[in-house]
Parts: sequence; structure tokens; C-alpha cells
Amino acid sequence: MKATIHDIAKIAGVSKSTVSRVISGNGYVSPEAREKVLRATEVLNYRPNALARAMVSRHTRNIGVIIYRQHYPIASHPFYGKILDSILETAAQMDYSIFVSTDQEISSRSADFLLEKRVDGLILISRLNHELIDYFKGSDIPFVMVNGSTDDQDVIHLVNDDLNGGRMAADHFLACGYRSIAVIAGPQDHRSHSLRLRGFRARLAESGIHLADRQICYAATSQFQEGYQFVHTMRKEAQMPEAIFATNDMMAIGAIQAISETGGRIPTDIAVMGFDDIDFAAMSNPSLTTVKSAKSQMGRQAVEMLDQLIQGNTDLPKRAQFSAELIVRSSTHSSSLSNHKE
Amino acid sequence: MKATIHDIAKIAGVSKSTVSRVISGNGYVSPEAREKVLRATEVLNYRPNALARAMVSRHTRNIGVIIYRQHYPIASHPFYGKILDSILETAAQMDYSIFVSTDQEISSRSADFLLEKRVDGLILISRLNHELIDYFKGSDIPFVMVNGSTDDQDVIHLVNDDLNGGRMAADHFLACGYRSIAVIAGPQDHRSHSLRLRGFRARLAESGIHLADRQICYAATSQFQEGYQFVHTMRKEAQMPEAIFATNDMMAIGAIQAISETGGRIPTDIAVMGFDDIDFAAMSNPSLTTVKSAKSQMGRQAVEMLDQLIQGNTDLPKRAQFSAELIVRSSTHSSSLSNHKE
DNA sequence: CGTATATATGGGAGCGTTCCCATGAAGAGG
DNA sequence: CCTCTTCATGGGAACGCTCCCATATATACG
Repeated sequence: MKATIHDIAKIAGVSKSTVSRVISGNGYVSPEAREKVLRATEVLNYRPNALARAMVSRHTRNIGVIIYRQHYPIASHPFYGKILDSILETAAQMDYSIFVSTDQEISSRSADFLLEKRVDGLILISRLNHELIDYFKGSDIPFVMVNGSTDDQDVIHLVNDDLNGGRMAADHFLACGYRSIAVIAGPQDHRSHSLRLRGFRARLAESGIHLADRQICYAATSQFQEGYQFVHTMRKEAQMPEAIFATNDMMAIGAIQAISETGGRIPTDIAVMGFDDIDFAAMSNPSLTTVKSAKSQMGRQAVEMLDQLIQGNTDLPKRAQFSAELIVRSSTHSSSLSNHKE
Repeated sequence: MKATIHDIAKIAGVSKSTVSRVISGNGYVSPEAREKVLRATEVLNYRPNALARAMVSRHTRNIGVIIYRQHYPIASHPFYGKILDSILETAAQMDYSIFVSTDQEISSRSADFLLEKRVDGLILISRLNHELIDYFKGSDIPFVMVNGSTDDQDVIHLVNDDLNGGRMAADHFLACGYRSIAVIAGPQDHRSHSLRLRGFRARLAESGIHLADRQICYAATSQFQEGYQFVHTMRKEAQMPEAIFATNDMMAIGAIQAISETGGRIPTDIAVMGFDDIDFAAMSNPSLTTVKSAKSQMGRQAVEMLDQLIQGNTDLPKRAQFSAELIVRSSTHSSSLSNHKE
């Protein structure tokens, strides 16, 4: 049987109140009493019961993370897994414990679950449906959203600057002198993918390059297969562009594999660019030029903002946007040696 | 303020005992009373407080997962992330919630944390030090270990059949007719890596091929860089083998990149084989021949066995071993067209 | 009709804490 | 010497549930 403060009290020869003061660290305790209590906790191998504590103190120091995963498991996901890692690390530093919940159909089921467990706050990742968001707004539990798809101004929302990221990708292509360009665009109901495409097209348009519809492949998912298949289809129709931009790295890597399989040289015959800078982008063959999204910063910031919220700080910015960063590797020409200067 | 059973009782016009019976679903309740209670819970948007329940029922339906990560974050890890995914999914199906804890230095700190939170059981992943294992054995909390390094017969331990996996890798190389072989071996204090190497060598030895020390590269970590660097070093010394076996996929993929960079053709000039079958093994360029480790099965089994343990079932096998599976892709010749038959 | 059994309900103790309040002792200031 | 803080300690209520026990009514059986 686990020892309780009563047991400690008895051994140490003090009251349970004194024990409580020593454990929780507030209130007056004489050095001798403290010493006796501490010794008793050693002897009995005492661990305070967080459940009982939470019961009366009304907070658990537990945070729930809900991740929506439609097509892919979550932890091993190169993008969401990174965010999760960062959340885990930051939370540990701040003495929060993390409940990870990843329902395939985000019903209110997993939400209820977490609510019943009395988490102090919630981090919602990726696009959850509006009912669920309303559901949480209705509850009195603080939450922040990461990389979601809501325009709701009442929801604290951390996002990547995908629009600008798309522009940066186009900038790089222009600097390299690519003019014949194709895009593999992920699901357009997904905020990130649609903004990346929008930014990319806008920047090209400014330079007088307008993408025709058949130069854009709208993919149903955002996975490897999409990029892979697109290249093979294009090749059959014998209309290979000079460069391909995919709205995430996975699809770009799929494109790379397809190109290599058919004997194409990258970037000489065709250049490929992705988005996100997942770990594997540096390890692909050739290594992938990409726009880095702020995965770790978003995770860290999510925990920090949630902590503020939990502490009752209400005047937080409703929206935090993280800048993207161009990472040039071997799947495109470096822009200093760009074609159009040759 | 959150509603409690007392509030429900008042609204429904019954006692709190009756409410409790309806909520927890055991004991006699008349249909009318049940109906009234259910309606009241709707009205007040009542959620039972799992803390209070756990307090008296002595179990939380929470499971803690502790992952040791020395060199790499955990969730996004292609191997451990997969196990975690599987744990998450299985746990959700069984109505367990998961606490994920990933301390860099596995002190008893994160352990204490979880113990205080009163998890019903623990899943320990990767090699934890012996003190920590003893620590848990001392506590009365049930736990299972996944892919660890302990020989302790009292510890329930789920492992991959790495020895045989190593043999399978060698088998494939032999069938392909490769005779000049090099190995990139991960940390030898890691059970998996050392067994993979052992099995591989043993099988080769049976066919009269003995690996010299300079044909084996003992890597300090098990990452991309190790494989990458090894190839470049070998190349400088101008002693490229016909085939390279790496004790995990990451290192194999590093080797692939280095070979490609220097203009080597895979598998024509040199074949490469990995171990684990991480997601990116299929997406690498060329796609990677590998031995698949039972990541998902281990995760699922861990939860299921832990559940048994929690329910008090004591006669479980102390050791579960999962078989490996050869996955032939493009980085080696398929053995039916193997060289030695030409 | 009396006794046993199934059905239904309410009250109270208890889970392990924290927090509030009461009570003292000791030292400071007049 | 008396009063007012500061320090120190103990007791009891409360957090929101479940579980046990007591009680009541209905049904069954001889």
C-alpha cells in the first residue's frame, strides 16, 4: 500500500498539516519538523498523490494534445511529429505532463475523454472541424490551436507564414531562371497548402508568369504517392517542366524518386523544391531544396502561450505567425549560378 | 463552475447515489430515474470528474510511456515514432489515455512524475539504465519494456528477432552473390545493433565468408551521418565493397546519398541494405532493401500485455519476440536474378 | 400470511490532499 | 506586565466521486 501524509505524520510525530506544509512548500515549518518529515518520506518511499492534490487545488498540470490525423499516423509524421516533439520537450521543462490523443474521427469522444481527465489546457493540432472548436469554446478550458484552418478571431492560433513561404519558393525559382514550372498542390481545403500555392502563384504573376491549370496538380492527399504519380503522368504526356514545386516535402520526394527512376537528372533536367524542411529533406537523394516551416517554434510557443492562458493571462495576441526560411540544397541550382545569368 | 453529481441529483430529483449508479453503470436503477438523470446531465453538460473517480476506484486508466532519447527527438523518430503511434492507437481502442514522457537524462525524475500521477502502468521504450528498471521493480506498478537491453528475466520484455533478422540480411546478400561485403554497425551496447551484426556475421561465416575488422565500421550513433561518412572514408581509401549492410535504415540511407554523390550506381556498382523498414526506406532513391522490424506489433502488444498485467494476470510470458521480414527493393539485386547464377 | 429474493433508493464514510481557522509560544515594543 | 506580531502546529471541512449499508417496495413461493 502506498504511504500517505497520515503515515508520514505518524512516523514523524507531527500532524498531517505539517506534513502537507513540508510537501507543498508553503506555510511555516520549523527546521526540526521539516527534517523529521523529510526523513519519514525517505523511509516510506512516499510519493504525493497528484490525484488528491489536483482534486482540491483544481489544477492537474496536465495538458492534452489532440491531433487530427486523416491519412497518416501522427507521432512518426515528419511534420506533426516534430511539433509534438517540441511540445513534449517544452512541457517537460515547465513541469507539465502531456496527454497525447489522436483520434481518427475527431468526434467529441477524445475531447470528452481529456475534459473528464481535467487537463488544465489543450493544444489542438491541424484542422479540426468547427463543431469541435465551438465545443471547446463552450467549455471553460483554455486552448491554443496550431496549424489549423480557422479564421475565428477568438481562437488563439499559431501558424506558419505559408503565404510568404510560397513567395520565397517562387523567388528562388525565378532567381534560378526557371520559367517552365509545374506545381503539385496538396489539399486546398487545408490552410497551409492553399496559402503556399497562393503565395507561389502571386509571386510568379508579379514577374509575368502565369500558371495554367494543367501546370498545377491538385492532390487529394499530401503524400509521397501524389508527387510520384504526378511525375509519371506528366512524363507520359511528354510535357516535363524545368522545375516542380510541391507544397510539402513528402510530395517533392515522391517526385524526385519518379524522376530518378525514369533517368532524369536533378536539377539539370528538372529541378524540384518542397516545403517544410522535414528531417528527410536533407537526406533525400539529391538533398531537397525547401522552405523551412517553424515546427519547433510552434510547438514551444503553443505550450508557453497555453501556460499563460492557464495562469489567467487574457491579453495574449490571438494570432502568432512564424516566418518561413529558404533552404537551398541540391535539388535546385543555387541561385548565384542561376540559368538566366548564363 | 463544473456540474457535479450533486447538481444532477438535485435537478433530477433523486439522490447522488442514484446518479452515481447511472453514470458508472452498475447497481439497480429504474428506467424512469435513469431517464431523469440522463436528461439532467444533458442540461448541465455534466462530465464526470475522472480525478475523483480515480481517487476512490484506485485506477486512472492512464498509461505512462517513457522513452529514452539520447541523440534524437522521439515522436518524429522513424522507428520509435512508429512504436508510439501503435501504442497511441491501441490505447485509444482500449480506453486508456497515454502520458508521454521523454527525458533526455532518464533520471528518476520523469519516473517520479508519472508515479505521482498514479498511472496504472508503464511502457518503457529503448534502453533505460538498470537503476531505473530496479526502481520500477521496487514500485508496485506494472510495466513492460519494449526494445530495451535488459537480460533481467523478471522484466517483461518485447523485442524484435534481431539475430535472425541479421541472418536474413546475410542470406539475401549471399543469394545475390555478393562476396565483398562491408558493414556499418550501430552502437554495440545497443542490443538491436549488436544482435543484427552478430546474426549477419554468423550467417556469412557459415558460408565461409569472414568479415575482417576493417570491413566493419563501428558507429558511435546510428544516424544518417555515420553511413554517409563511412562511404566517403572508404572511397578515399579506394576499397569499395560490392555490398554494404547497415544495421539500420538511417545509416543505409546515408550511405546511399554518399554513393550517389560520388557517382556510384546502386545496386550495379554497390548494393546497400538497411534494417527496420522505416517509412522512408520505400521513399529513398533508390528505394531501400531492408529487414522489417515489428514496430507496430510491438507497440500494440505492449499495451495489450500491460492491460493484462493491470488486470492482475500474472502468468504472462516474460519475453515476446517478433520475427523480422525481408523486404527487397531497388538498392540490391533481386536474388532470383542474382549474380552468382549468371 | 410469512419469509425469502429481486429491485430500487438514500445516507454516510472514505479516497489523499489542501486550505482555513483556532490555538500557542516566543519575542518586540510600549 | 500587557498587547501585538511572527512563527509554528493541529484539527476539520472540502474537493467529487464510489462503495457499503440500511431501508423500502414488489414479486414469488410454500
